[in-house]
Amino acid sequence: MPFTYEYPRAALTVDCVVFGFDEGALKVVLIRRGIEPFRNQWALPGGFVRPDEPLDAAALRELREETGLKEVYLEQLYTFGAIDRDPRERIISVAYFALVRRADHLPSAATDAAEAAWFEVEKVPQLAFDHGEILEAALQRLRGKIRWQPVGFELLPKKFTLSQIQSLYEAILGRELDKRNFRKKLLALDLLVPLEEFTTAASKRPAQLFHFDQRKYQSLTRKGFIFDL
Amino acid sequence: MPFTYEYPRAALTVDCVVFGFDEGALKVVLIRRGIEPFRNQWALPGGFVRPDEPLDAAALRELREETGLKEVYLEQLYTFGAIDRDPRERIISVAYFALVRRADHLPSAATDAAEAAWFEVEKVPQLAFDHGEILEAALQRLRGKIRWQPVGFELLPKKFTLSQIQSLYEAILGRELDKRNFRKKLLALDLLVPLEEFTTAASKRPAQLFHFDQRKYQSLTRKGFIFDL
DNA sequence: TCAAAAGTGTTCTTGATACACCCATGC
DNA sequence: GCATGGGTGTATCAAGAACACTTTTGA
Repeated sequence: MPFTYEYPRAALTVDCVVFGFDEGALKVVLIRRGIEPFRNQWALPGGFVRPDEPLDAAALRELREETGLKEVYLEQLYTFGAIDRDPRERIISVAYFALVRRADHLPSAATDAAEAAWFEVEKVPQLAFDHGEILEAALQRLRGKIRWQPVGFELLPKKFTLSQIQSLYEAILGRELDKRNFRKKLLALDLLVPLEEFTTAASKRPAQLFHFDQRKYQSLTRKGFIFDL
Repeated sequence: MPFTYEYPRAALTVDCVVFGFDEGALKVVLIRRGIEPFRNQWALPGGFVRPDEPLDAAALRELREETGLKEVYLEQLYTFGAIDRDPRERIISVAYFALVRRADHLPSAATDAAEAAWFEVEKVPQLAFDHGEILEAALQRLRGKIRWQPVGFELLPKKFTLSQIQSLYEAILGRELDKRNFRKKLLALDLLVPLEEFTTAASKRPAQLFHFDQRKYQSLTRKGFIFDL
């Protein structure tokens, strides 16, 4: 590995797949591109990494600039580097996978994104670049992940009902789950704290609210506990 | 995302964590660096990605150049981009995770690697750059992965005994497994084909040889089957 | 004949699945 | 009083865990 590095260097970007959950459906943030290439097409939020900026920080910055979102769960997904994935020149993209609460809070477009919006994952249009492939990879990651790590809670309000979380799991896994079995298993983990609060809602019986005990989960994790739903 | 990209660009490398299995121990390939920085220290094989080269191809090429290894199972692991991970300048590294058969076949050093050798993962010395962290990530990936995907077979000869694969799982998972239960579960998958061949070995009872039925596995996978050990 | 690893079944315990009715509320 | 979603327990079945002795070979 001599340090005489004579090649032209590839440009480096980050792209974010931001998931949200609202009205019983899993959603993803897309931006409509304001510039060429793929002008006016929908794409994932993202942009160039600055030379003095950690990758994660770049992802968070782009998210905030393009959609106004912050306070997200963020994790690196995969790096896409096919030589012709960008028609202009070679661009390497480190893709991130993000989860936010309150998908109802509509993202606001900014900078070079003309518009930002939530789409149901089942209904995303054709995407720019290889972003369709990136989204697919993120979905697979999410589906695999919610069973072994308590990331689903990142998509719900801090206080949620058991029905909400079940509906979340059903939307992500794409199949119905048995209500009694789901609750039994979830409560047996002993990681949900029932609050002294109930939903006060529309024309039906109030539901118990819970929150997820992150501290307890982390302490159990250190002892080798593995979340499994 | 304006295309006026005014920043200096980070350099891009690939680094490979190559696992092998031999004498009941999980091993990893390290090279002794021939140049600064970290001259004479042990590091992961790797090097710069060429501008017209896919990332996977770069990983394979570096592996071959630095260690002579080919015919490996290769998969992208994670991208490391801390701003000071290389003392010279900012370098982004896409780390790969590789599995090879016959860890007894000693890798041969070449190009700018002064020397290449297998180390037991339990006994690796201090590594250059952030390669210790990369190795740790690869180990976690491997441990998680062998339970849900039949990658363990990539570390064994094409023909192997049940004891060999059990010893492999024990080495990777770091705990002993019950012989009868392990065999029962493994054979119940119906993916191992018993050969009409036995080990002809040192002072003990000959053992049945098997091979893994890759074709059958792939066909089952398409039907939704999930390997689980 | 001894040492060393190969090979082989059953019992018990645990977790997964399937399944149906009453409750509290707002309209 | 009715429509809507909230809440609860048991019986069956499948998979995981625990466990010890006999066989084959080469030295």
